Amino acid sequence: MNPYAHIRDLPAHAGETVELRGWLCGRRTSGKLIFALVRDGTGVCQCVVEAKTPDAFAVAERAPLESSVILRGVPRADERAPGGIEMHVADFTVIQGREGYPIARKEHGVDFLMNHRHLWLRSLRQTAILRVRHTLVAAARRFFDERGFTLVDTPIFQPGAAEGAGSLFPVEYFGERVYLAQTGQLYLEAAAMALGRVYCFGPTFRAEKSKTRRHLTEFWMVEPEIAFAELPDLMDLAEAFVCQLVEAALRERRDDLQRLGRDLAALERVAPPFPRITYTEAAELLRSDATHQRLVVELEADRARLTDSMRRLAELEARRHSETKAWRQDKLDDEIAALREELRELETDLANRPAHIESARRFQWGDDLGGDEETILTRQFDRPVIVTRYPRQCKAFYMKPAPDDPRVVLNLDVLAPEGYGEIIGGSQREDDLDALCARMKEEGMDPEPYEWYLDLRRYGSVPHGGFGLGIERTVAWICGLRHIRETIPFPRLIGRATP
RNA sequence: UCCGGCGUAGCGCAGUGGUAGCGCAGGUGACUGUUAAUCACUUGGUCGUAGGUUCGAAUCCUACCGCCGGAGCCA
Repeated sequence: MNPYAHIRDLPAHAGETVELRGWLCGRRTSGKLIFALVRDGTGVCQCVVEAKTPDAFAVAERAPLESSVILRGVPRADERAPGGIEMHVADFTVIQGREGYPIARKEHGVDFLMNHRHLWLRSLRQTAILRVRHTLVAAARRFFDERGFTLVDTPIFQPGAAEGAGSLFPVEYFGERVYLAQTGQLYLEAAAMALGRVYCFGPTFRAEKSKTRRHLTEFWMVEPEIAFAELPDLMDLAEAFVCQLVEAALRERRDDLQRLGRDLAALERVAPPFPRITYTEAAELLRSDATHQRLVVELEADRARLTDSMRRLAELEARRHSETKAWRQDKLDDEIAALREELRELETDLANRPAHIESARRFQWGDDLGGDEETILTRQFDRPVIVTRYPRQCKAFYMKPAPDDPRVVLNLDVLAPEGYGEIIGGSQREDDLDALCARMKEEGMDPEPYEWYLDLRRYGSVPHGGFGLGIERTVAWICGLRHIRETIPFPRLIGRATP
């Protein structure tokens, strides 16, 4: 018999005596009553300890926050309890705990929280994100497993660069120099020629010195690769894949998404068909007068919003100044802080916008789509958009040029809505040996380390392709997070590799 | 690498040249239904570091360090 109950299952045990194991995450006292909040990973339960059980009362009164505890008692439905059910405690035992738990219920700064990431993970918000991440990872694997894909693990130590060499982490490997993987793709192509439909799912590393809310130096990518697949097949697969991820999150993690304040209606709109445009169409859209007009109007509207917010801030500050009651001052301080934060963001955004608008209007065919262009594009649609056929000079050597227009390659990017940017990048691969060699020569690449890769075009080459989806950007989008650092348990960012 | 912002108690912040402050957390006490409980009292400071200006610097200047955001680059 298992004598312990999980908080999630308490309603089924109402009226019975059960034992809970968990951590004390909050406490309110009221004379001869203690309300202890206990979490166990499945939920949070309010536990009531009364003075008429003096032993339990004495322990509950002194137990430091975040002590590990074992409680025996009777769960009872009670509408006064958060969650509708509470434990009436008979025994309260502390396994271990001490004073000084660093994270309080009030807000903390980013740096402090990042330094305490190992403890920050315990918070309701972080556990909600971790569960969504888990659901997306599981759904991604299920998606490919159900479609006959075989999981093939690709190496982390790799001899050379698949893409830009400036972004690799070098590692000393018994006197040789190797690099941490930034994609498993080349190896996956080899596996696709063996198994037909394959995917890999692992960490990837980029040494770019990007210090933004969208970048990690270590992130997880799921990459399918399919023999005999051509660009339209890849678009269909990517569309179905993204839809299944969103559906899984909505079905299995609705509560967590709500706790995170996610606008669920925006996610419900994610359904096929996704708009599909070519790079050339995207470039025309960016340069068009209509787009320019719209952006200018939006900018003016947001400027008005800024002035408005500044007026409101001044008003609040004046009220704060003349306010005499401490608790009202406190309330006003909170409002002022929130407004200041909002203003700071809006100001940065507005400061960048004229440059964005200008760069959109002056966008030249052949330029790569940067973050700003992506944002402007995705604002025109209410669901992810698929952009295909980029100029070949923007893209990697292994992408296959379009037979009907050799200036462009048969690639696809999927851009998430609401400003979250690229979540999928992929392409049909060059399957012709001579064309591939010519392209590598053009790029000034040494073919020697790639001989094994070229073998794939020598012995039974077929049209094939695949794509990669960045898990963290997907988690950020689906959870509606401002910053990618919360999407992974222990983020690795430029300038931070601890804890 | 460049641009901007920030650095004041354990945490979050106010303080624009004249005695170092507020809230939370911690401590003591009151309270039998709290929801970030409330109330009273209370502990806690090398104002990032170094130099400079000044009768006097948290406040002004210079350099450096750290953090945040953005650009470039990228998923």
